[in-house]
Amino acid sequence: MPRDGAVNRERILDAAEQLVIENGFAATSLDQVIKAAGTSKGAFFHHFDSKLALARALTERYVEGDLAQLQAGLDATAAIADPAERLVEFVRFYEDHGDEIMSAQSSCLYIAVLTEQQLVSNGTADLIERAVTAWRREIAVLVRAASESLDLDADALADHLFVTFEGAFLLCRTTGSPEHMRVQLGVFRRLLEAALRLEPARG
Amino acid sequence: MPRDGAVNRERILDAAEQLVIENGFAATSLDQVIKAAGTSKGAFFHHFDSKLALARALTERYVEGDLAQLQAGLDATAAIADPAERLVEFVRFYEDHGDEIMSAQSSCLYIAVLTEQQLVSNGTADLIERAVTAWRREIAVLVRAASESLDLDADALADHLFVTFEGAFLLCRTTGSPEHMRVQLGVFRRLLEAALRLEPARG
DNA sequence: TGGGAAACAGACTGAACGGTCTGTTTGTAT
DNA sequence: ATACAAACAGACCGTTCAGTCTGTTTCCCA
Repeated sequence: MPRDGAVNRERILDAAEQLVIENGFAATSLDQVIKAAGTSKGAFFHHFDSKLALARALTERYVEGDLAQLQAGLDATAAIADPAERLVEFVRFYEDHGDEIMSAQSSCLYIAVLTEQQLVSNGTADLIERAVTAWRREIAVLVRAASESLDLDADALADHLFVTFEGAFLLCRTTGSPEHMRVQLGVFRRLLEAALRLEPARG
Repeated sequence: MPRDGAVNRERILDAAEQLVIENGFAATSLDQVIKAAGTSKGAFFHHFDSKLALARALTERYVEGDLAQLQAGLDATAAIADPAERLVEFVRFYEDHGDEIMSAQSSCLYIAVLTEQQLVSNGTADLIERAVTAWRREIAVLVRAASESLDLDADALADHLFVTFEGAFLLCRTTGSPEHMRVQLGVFRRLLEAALRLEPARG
């Protein structure tokens, strides 16, 4: 086997991810990606069949990181015995990381992908759906444990974290202020606390 | 004065809005827009200086409609005396319209615009910011009237409606199911009700 | 009724795009 | 040492893009 191509492949993905999140997929040319990655057209098409294949690979890798974030939140709160408290602290985990999330990326790759129908119908959106489903499944478990009589569908409430994430990303882009991520996650957490505290005969 | 060009201009905007919301701005070519609008290149560049100018005009018109929606919600709840109840019913107004919002458009133009840095830095995002600010200002008034001692920043809570709207649009695109809009607005409304009911010494 | 400007039509242009092709380098197994 | 395939470089190609240019139609007003 010749030199390790995986290194260059990752460099291409790194450059592409940043450019796509910043400018969108269609607005990012392969020449831009190649230049930013410091490589060549030959190298690019050795690793990816087409530009659409790049989008797929990009999203696959991003989903992996996203699911790792989900696991990180679950792990960080695994020791909390009270289910309602764990759910709140789970949300607070991301609230506490809100500022560093926004300093690491100015937006979310999902938004760039979902914006373009060619990517949605291409199957790239299916990868995102699997990530959303994983978040929903795990959080719904926490919700059901926290309250059996909540006046809210557990799945819908679970989805609201994704909704808050993505909505906050867009709000940050709109105003140019990254603090909305932390603030909006905080809004969700406090609303959640109020709903849980209303539960009959708790504590 | 010759024939009324405003009609054709609107047709171009209609076609462009649909295509841009569906496919993104950079992924939409002028030839597509022209064909969908049933007009010509000459007509297009008679009405718009450039493709970026189209984005600006598109966003301007969309913001107008957005602000009309804001006003519709305010008007529909203007007669409700109790401030907390009015705030809740204000959110429910959009919840009730969730399904028709999603049948009229598969996503939001704001998302397509905010995805591309060329549009954000171009000043088009400023138009969106003005819309967001208007929503925030009006809703914050309702929030402050509804509760003077809420454990939440009124502006941040007001922003959460925009966050829920945009996040729900993306969730709908991810799963292909339009009902998330109504459902997520419902989640926000119920969480809001819980937070308001917790307020000390209310009814 | 004819002059003029707004409103349009569509062929055309140069640049940029995604993708291909030919050739070279690199590491490894024999 | 050599054979060989993976890894890469970059010139090249056909197409599509945003934008231009020339000419025609429409309608009001004098």
